[in-house]
Amino acid sequence: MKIATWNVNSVRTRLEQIINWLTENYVDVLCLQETKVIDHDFPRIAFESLGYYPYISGQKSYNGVALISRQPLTDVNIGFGSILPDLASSWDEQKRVISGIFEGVRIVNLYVPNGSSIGSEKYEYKLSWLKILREYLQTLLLLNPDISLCGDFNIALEDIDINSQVKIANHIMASEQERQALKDVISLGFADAFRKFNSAGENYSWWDYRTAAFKRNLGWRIDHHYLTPSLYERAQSCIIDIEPRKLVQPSDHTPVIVEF
Amino acid sequence: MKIATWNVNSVRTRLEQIINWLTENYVDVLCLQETKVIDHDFPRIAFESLGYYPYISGQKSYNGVALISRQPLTDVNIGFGSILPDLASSWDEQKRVISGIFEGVRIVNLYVPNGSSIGSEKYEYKLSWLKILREYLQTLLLLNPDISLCGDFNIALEDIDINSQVKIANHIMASEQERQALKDVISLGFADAFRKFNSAGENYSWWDYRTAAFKRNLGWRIDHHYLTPSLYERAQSCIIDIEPRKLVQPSDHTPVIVEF
DNA sequence: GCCAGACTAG
DNA sequence: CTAGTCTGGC
Repeated sequence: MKIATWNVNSVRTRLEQIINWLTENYVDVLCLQETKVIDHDFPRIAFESLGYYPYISGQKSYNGVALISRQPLTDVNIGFGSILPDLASSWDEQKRVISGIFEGVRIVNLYVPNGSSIGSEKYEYKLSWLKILREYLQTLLLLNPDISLCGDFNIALEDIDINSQVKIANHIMASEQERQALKDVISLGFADAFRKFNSAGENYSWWDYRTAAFKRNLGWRIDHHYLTPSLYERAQSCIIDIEPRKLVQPSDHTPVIVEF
Repeated sequence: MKIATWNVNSVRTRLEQIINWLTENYVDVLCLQETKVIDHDFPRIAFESLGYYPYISGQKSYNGVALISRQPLTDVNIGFGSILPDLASSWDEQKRVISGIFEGVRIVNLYVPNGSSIGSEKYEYKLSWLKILREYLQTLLLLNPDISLCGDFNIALEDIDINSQVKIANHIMASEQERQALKDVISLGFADAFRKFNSAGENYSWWDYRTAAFKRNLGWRIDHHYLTPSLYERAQSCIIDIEPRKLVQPSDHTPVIVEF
């Protein structure tokens, strides 16, 4: 099974690139983040014409996630609330979570809040959001031990995941609190698929649009696949495809593909 | 002497097209309207690199005029107030007037208010503005009999200057009051350079972005060169260059060039 | 209806 | 730097 995660920074602006990529790169499920469009305006037909089944959760302007699947998914749920019914509904105002089962494996697709700057209101929201995420996954694990968790985490877990130009100390996406919050999540039983195959630095999935960061390879590895034990065992590869980042008018992120 | 007038609808958005046009079309002075940029952010160097001297009067978002000259201009003045010192300074809040002397000829570059719709507050402003303009030119004529007056007048003087699809009766840019106000201005001693050489209809300088107006040649001739008698006598040509309107992401106006 | 700039977010 | 929306002009 092949699963890709890609923050596309607007599914409508990037549609042609996404469709081209899908025709050249067979995957079972493509997990999109930052679709930036309400469900009514999501370009479903473009994906359906290719034989994919889209499952979407979007909003105006910001956030938005989608699962584009080769086969119909079962048990699709949107947001935290469907799994954590006692949760305040405000946690699902931002469309950041979608999930479904493909051939017995629960695919979870996330767009973790960016957090803006350390100590800000958005930073506190990010930390709280990650706590809810832990509860959400804990509950899902009770129902299914095989979870493939992916998305834009907006966190680089280790210093090696960040280009050396960055003053890491107290940088958003690299703070101790953020890393600990993410470690608390993966400690439920997940492992980073990319690091099964590659222990080297200078492997990034996101490059800031500013200051020609891509050309200078000043990136961050913040888009991840986390797998539960048996999936991790089965995993055959996890690669970052930097080609889409080279196109004109690219997303600032590039796809990461896991196969197990 | 060759003078061009061009409402560029943002000098920054159109910069490449303007520079290309200038390299392919030698003019002594290029008169720009709707530069839509404060003086600090005006792209002077692009013009200076081509050997031109820019004289500018701009504001944030709206209006803005500029003279781009092959030679340094003398006696440059901006707004009505420099010539009509008793005038309320509020008349120069909108940046619509710039003028300077090139080889003894005073070049006046205008962006006449559009007027929105007949009877509106903006319509009254347009009519009042044209009255001030008359005073302004009357004063300038005392100092120099040779004036080349051009710009976006937002008025079609005759029915022949308007495509036949338009219901002219009481249309903004074609009302009797607007036409009379402009006639009161040119009666100071100006004549329409374009009509010295061309009495035909279907010659337009502006086509609405909407409804594929350019493709169907549903335009208006609202960008003019008006010349005082001796310049009018000397005038050798006045042509509308529709080529820039054919480009991708064009201005809705196209240059009009007079030579005398 | 089509376009431009300001603003906000990343 | 690059999205989206909003506003305003024509």
